[in-house]
Amino acid sequence: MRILSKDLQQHAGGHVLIQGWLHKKRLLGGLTFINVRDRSGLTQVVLKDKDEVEKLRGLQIGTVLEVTGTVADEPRAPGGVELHDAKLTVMVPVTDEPPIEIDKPLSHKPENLDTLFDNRVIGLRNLQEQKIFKIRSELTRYIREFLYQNDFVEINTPKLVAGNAEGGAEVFKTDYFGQEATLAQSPQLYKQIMVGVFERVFEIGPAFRAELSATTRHVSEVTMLDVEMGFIEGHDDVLNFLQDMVYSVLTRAYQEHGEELKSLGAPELKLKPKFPHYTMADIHKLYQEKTGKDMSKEIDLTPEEEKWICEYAREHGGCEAVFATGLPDSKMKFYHMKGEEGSGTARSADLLFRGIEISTVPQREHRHENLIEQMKKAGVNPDAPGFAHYVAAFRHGLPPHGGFGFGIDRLTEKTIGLGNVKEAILFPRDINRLAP
RNA sequence: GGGCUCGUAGUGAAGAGGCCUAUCACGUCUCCCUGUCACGGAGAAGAUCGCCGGUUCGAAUCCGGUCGAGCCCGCCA
Repeated sequence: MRILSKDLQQHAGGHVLIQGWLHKKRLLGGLTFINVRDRSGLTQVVLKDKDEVEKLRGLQIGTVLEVTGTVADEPRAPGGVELHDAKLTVMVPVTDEPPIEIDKPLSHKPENLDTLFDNRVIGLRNLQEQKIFKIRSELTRYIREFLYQNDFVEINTPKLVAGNAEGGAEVFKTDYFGQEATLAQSPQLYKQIMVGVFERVFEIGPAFRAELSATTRHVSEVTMLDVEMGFIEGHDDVLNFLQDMVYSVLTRAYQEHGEELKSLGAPELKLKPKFPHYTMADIHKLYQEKTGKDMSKEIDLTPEEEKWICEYAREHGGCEAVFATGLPDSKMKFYHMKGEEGSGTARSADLLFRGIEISTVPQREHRHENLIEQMKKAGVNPDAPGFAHYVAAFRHGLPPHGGFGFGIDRLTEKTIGLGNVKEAILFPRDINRLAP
């Protein structure tokens, strides 16, 4: 029976079989150390028999091995145990040299990211790269657990959708048996429809954006967490819920994976259970006071202001996550709910973390008449194929509700302290990368 | 779409008119090495300096074009 490297200690003194990839060879003459990588980590194998070492001649890192041997307690070995009197069987020989190193950290300098992604298939075997995606997996697990505990149902909605009549954001168009279809930019309409079924729903899935953006924070295929909850009393319910989720997920990540985060260069986490709220106007004003730059004519926050306000909140409030509230209604989507009459704002906020927007958190317009009016105002035809069914859900009764879209890629990037969202994606898609 | 920057062995870097027959580290190959864990030592192979053209006695180095990449801005259910 196969034993994993993490369980080796329990078999001290016993004869075991392990399987994995050749990760590293160190030949010291009469003594050879090899590291075998399996899903749980590395095992150090000691070879003294020349014939066993000779089996590896010409074989490269990545060779798939089966090793039998005796588990020995050895304080000099990493992890305290190693395999002695080992016999090797080569399961899959590899003679090609790896195109990129797998036993030393890879360069994540911006100008080297292209090489990193070109060689992704092999480079992901690098333990440092693996760590990034294990943490990402944990973050999504914590999110799921938090949502399940709060009575949410996980859903899956179509990613191939009818060509929509709304202008604005760029979508990918594709042929659907002769009809024009688009790749979904968001599960927005479907998750609202599902509030009428389960009250509380969420989805973690891809969203496709055809924007010609070339920045460290954009990709054309993103993984979004979409949450929607019914019977809210007001916009604050949604903000507080998101705040509690983020607080829980991040503090747990730092508790359970502090060592890995530190080794990846993640900054120390500074978070308060209650995130500070700043209105757009506050941020423009504070920013102008400190830097002298007037951004008050901007409809939205500039990327520079997003960075700045997070640093400001970190220094003054000890919290790296902030809500930017009072978003202007001129930027509002048709399904958002307007703020107080005459305020000029929408019931929507952005959650910023470590300098970047990771979520937009609006209350929805749930009243059928108002929704139709807002759709028409935005130039959206409520009878178009992409919208008619959506509107029907409202006609048949949706309670007050709100939710958020939340970037999993950006959360992972910022939690670890990476410099580019693509580093937090296994196989990123951008304006000029469609492979691997 | 606009602006700025960068393309040198498989990988990461140095060289900024002649000292380049291009340097270093990792990796690869050969040999030595019994406690390595970024092992160590000796040696070897591997690059028409992204591509095309120009300037010059002479170009990796300067200029133009082209292809590729990066960063910022704009855009961003």
